[in-house]
Amino acid sequence: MESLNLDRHSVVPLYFQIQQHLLQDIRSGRLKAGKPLPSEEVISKRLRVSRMTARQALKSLCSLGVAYSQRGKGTFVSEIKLEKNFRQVQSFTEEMEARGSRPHSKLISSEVVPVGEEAALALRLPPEEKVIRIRRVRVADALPMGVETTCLPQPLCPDLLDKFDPRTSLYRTLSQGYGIHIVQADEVVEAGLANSEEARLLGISKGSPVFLFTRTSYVQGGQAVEYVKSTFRGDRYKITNRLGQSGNDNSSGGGM
Amino acid sequence: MESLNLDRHSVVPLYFQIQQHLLQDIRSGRLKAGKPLPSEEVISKRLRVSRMTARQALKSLCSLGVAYSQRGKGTFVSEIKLEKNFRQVQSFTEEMEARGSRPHSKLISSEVVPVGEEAALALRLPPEEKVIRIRRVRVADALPMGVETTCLPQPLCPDLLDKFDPRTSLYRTLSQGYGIHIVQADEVVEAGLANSEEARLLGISKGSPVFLFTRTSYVQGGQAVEYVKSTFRGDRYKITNRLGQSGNDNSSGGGM
DNA sequence: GAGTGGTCTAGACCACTTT
DNA sequence: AAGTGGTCTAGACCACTCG
Repeated sequence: MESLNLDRHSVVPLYFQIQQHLLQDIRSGRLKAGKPLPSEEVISKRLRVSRMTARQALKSLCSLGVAYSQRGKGTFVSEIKLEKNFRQVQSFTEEMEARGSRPHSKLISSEVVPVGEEAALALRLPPEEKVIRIRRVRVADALPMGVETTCLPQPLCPDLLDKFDPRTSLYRTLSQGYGIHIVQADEVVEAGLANSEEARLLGISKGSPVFLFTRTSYVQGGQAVEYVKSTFRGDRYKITNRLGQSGNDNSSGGGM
Repeated sequence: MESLNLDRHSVVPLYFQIQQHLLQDIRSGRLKAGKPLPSEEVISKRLRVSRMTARQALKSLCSLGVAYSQRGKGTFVSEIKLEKNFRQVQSFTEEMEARGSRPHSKLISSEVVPVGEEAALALRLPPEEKVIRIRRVRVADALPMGVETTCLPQPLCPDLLDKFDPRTSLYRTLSQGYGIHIVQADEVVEAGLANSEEARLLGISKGSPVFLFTRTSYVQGGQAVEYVKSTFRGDRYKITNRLGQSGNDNSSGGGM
């Protein structure tokens, strides 16, 4: 903390530089769970930033879930470790890599088809529009985890099926090949039962418990670019979530 | 918005009064999904508050998940209707009331029992400790939604079973009767099948899809005070979640 | 009383989007 | 060019916690 040199002309906001530095102190164990972080006042004076900026750095740590504030007492390092995040947009590939698993995928089908009613609504496309539909079995460490059907508006990435190796990360291809960066998504989770096809593909019995995910993903600016329905094994998949206190301001994050 | 009279001497923060007023406009439909909220500038001038205060009101709506901001464009009403929040610590009662449903509960059993292995681990109790165990069927608008088993360390609230009406909110009793304010929780969600007892209590068939929730709740400071396992109907319960990009600042929330 | 976070002000400059 | 949100400053008063 004493050794932090802020770059006042960087495009990186000051509060973010401070947040990152504190995060490193926490990860490295220099700041231990339950111990107080430097107060707003201290950060403000030591780094010669306004108190509001120091405050923003601390609050951003609170919304990450790695710290919590107590009025009149201070801001403390959170007891719980999880930094992985049910709140972060992540592809299956990113998620599994973050957990230390080796992800890959088996292609079931990939084709250009008319957008269905459901996907048209989610993607806000006219009903005559075409979408690229990719169905894959998602695999982690050689174990089948789920079946996923992705729909993308065809005009957005017309030659995707030529460029994309379906065993790899779709999000990476979209980002690197088309400049499409997914920054937000809405996800609905339901509990259901595997149908015969899903059971066969996943190597489980028909009627086994599964999670049903429905996700609509957006780029900066709010345009919907992806509609995904997936079925994941209930015996191999868990969602974990960190809940924070009530709702005027920040909150925190969990993982799986 | 024009008619809003701020009480500048209230203990209720200005930004919170503004937030509540905007929330009403959204709920009532005066502000529709996808439409812009008043800008920071406009709120600031119209209500004669500083821009930072107007901004805080808008950002608090974003972290509730009912709005989202776009740099250079504005702040818009979120498409998602449900304001309830998968990120907020909320009791079943609070959750249902926020959705406009009438919650109540049917008591199955309440007793003082030795803490089990699982709960001992979660609550960090020695294995010989006793816990108060309360089993209830959770009901919303006369429809059974789930079965819930709550364990609380007995020393924390020794006379709870005398004081607590199990048809009401446990969180409110803990807060008002014992000064126990739950501010954080870790929750695990799994997909499963109803067993015979659950099926009977919930009026569904054995083997129907259900959500299994396991929650450990904490007070300020990190002490675990509650361990809950619950089974909720897959046909009546959904989780919705808004995922944001990585983690500098605020994010938003979904519901069910 | 000293230290802390919570709220608030009245400005400022910037990057971005739209017209 | 005008409007928007994102960041930042340098103050201020308050309520709360703790010694």
